[in-house]
Amino acid sequence: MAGKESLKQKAYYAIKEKIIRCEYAPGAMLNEESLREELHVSRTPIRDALSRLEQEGLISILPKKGIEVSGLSINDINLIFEVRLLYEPYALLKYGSKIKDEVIYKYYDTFSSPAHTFSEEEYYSLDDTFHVSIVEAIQNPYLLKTYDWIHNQNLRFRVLTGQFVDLRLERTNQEHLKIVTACLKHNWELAAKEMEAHLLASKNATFDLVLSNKTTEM
Amino acid sequence: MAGKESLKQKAYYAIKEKIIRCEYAPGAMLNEESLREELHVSRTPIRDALSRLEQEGLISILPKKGIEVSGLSINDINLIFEVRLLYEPYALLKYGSKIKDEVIYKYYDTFSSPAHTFSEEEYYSLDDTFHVSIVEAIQNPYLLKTYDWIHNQNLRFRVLTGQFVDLRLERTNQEHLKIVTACLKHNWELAAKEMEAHLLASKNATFDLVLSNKTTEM
DNA sequence: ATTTAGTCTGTTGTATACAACAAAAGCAAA
DNA sequence: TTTGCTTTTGTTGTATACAACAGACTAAAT
Repeated sequence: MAGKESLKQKAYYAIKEKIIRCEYAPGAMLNEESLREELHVSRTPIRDALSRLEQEGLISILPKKGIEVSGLSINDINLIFEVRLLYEPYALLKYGSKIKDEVIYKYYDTFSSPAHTFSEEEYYSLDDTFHVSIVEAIQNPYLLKTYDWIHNQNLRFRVLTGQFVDLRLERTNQEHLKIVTACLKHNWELAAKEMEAHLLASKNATFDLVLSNKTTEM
Repeated sequence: MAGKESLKQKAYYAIKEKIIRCEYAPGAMLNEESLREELHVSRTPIRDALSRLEQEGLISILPKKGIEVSGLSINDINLIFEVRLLYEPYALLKYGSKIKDEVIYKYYDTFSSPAHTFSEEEYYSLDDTFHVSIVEAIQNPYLLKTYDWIHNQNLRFRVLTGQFVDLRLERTNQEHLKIVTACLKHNWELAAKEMEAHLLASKNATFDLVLSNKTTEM
């Protein structure tokens, strides 16, 4: 992390990181003063960062009251997966041919191995970059920005439900392999269809995880 | 406009309005000092507003250089209509039944009359609220926020190309009527299809307008 | 015990002074 | 004329003091 970036950027990333890691829990109240002490900067860059985070829906600034870390409800799962179900099959269908073959081959190799070849942390990271690299093929900044937000929300859910409890890893891996195989054949309609099935299964799994998890008071 | 809203909100809406009306032209450079004088407030609310506008893609803050009003290029038309083509048919297909019948009837009445019943300004306003009310049926804040941005960009194009030169009004009106008629029959697949056709025609018309307009140096 | 007026405390909103830096302008030397 | 250095100017970044306000708390009156 170069010392080049401005304090407002540092503050932004620091606070965002803590929200995503649920160090600042959903629903928690913050205030500028405590953040100022924690990050050792003045209020100005803090306020810049908070303004940006509010735009992204991670916090709500309540005048004269404080700063509320946005809650996560069951319905947010619906909202997140609605966006994913709209974007990701579309990306494959319309922009699949823009994805470089070497990238596809890389993921084919990866998902050909059993999921337990990787640590769960590694696999989540692979999962992320796989989906992101598909959506990035769209190259539409409006759509990408929205996707980035829901990506953050998805991460919060993952942390909140306990990151390492997904028993679906091998299944997920198979679904990934189906998608990539269709991509290799440049059969984008099939790829989009497999993606849709994968997302629906993933959505249901997320629901199950959240509902079975007592730590999440919503 | 109540005096209740904070200065940062007033600054945000004031600057946004001027950007959309191209009073601050695409590509123009601004600075905090001139905005401060123009709005008669200090830099703090100005900076809050600018931070928000940067998030929405209307400006770029260039450190130590100034504030650049985002340009509008031909490609932005593609980006805007890509989002509209993705969202609006989807809204009808999946959430058409959530639109209240009385709203549909209202638009049926409106679009049954010839477009020249209204002033062009009035018709643009009707057009806007028609499309917005369809997308709002989705009730997904992530998608709605994205739609709001591209809506602003669309308005800038309209202003830039000369607001009152659309010769397609009667055609547009007929396309609107086709969409609403399908809605009345609760035939959402047809409505989505008509919407797609309408958006494609509208996109082409926008292209023609921009390309034929000498005032837009891009 | 209950209400009510008033004070106090904590919070964000706002204004402004100063710092840091980049780019332009000026100027001298080759 | 060109080149390279120095100075100046203009801009946003940062820190901080003060204002405004909402809500909690206290204490007195009924």
